[in-house]
Amino acid sequence: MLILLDSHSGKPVFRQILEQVRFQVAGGILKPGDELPSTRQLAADLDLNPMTVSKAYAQLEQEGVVERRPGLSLVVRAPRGDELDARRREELARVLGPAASAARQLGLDVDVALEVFRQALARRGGDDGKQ
Amino acid sequence: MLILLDSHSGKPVFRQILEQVRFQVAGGILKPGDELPSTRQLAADLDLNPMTVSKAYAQLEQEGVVERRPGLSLVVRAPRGDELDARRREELARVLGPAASAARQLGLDVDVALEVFRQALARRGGDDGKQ
DNA sequence: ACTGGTGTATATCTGTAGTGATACAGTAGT
DNA sequence: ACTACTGTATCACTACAGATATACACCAGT
Repeated sequence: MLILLDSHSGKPVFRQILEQVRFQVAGGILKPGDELPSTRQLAADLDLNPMTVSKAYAQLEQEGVVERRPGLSLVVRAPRGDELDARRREELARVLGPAASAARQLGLDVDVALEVFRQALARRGGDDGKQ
Repeated sequence: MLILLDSHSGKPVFRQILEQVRFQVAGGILKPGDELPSTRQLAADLDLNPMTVSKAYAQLEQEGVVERRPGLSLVVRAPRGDELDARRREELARVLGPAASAARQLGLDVDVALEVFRQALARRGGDDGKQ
């Protein structure tokens, strides 16, 4: 599993892990049944304290993205059917929420906002979603 | 001018002021030419330190929502035609860029993405983008 | 010049989110 | 039982954002 930490992104590390795993699962990069590295393993790789990883993992489990097997490491949970698509929407909505409230505060019309988003979707660019 | 502070909303006070003024201007409750109360005045009303208000006002001025007259208090700025609207779109596009690439990476259809955004716009709530 | 307004630069205090060190508990394999 | 893993509860540390206290500079009216 590949996790890239951007140390000067301002985002807390555990959240970066959280989001990247969530995103990779939603996007199909991590498939149901795939194992996640142990907390200590990932912590060592990223040069972090295991607790930091543990907190991210704990929340992932709580969200149902990942499942705990008895004595073993975490595995990506198999979503049933439409659940995967729902999760993708959810993931997108998460990123879109701030934009929506920004649009409201700017007093922009719904149609205008949608049009701006349509253009953004059409525009192909290297921005990978991390501010 | 009416500002309501929600002390247990978790949002910092200066941001609440900022957003409410921005919103009232965008929504036409505050019209171009309207005066804002002085920093000390508003601070007294809300039982705050003037500096807190000052910081909100400073950012409002920087955003061009409000204008400083020589020796007097702040007044709501008259938007110059489409220039302001263009700036708003630009601002929104900036926030929307990452979301667009996220949608692409998640493999979501353009129509689905737009629908998700429409829902986000409809959903009323104080999410201001700080997770 | 004096008084009562205005705004804010600077430095300081404080609450808290994020991180880490430590120690404890469980499981698998030998 | 022992070893080598696993995860995490608890507490302590740190850094930073937000709020404040203080002090200064400006302007208008008398």
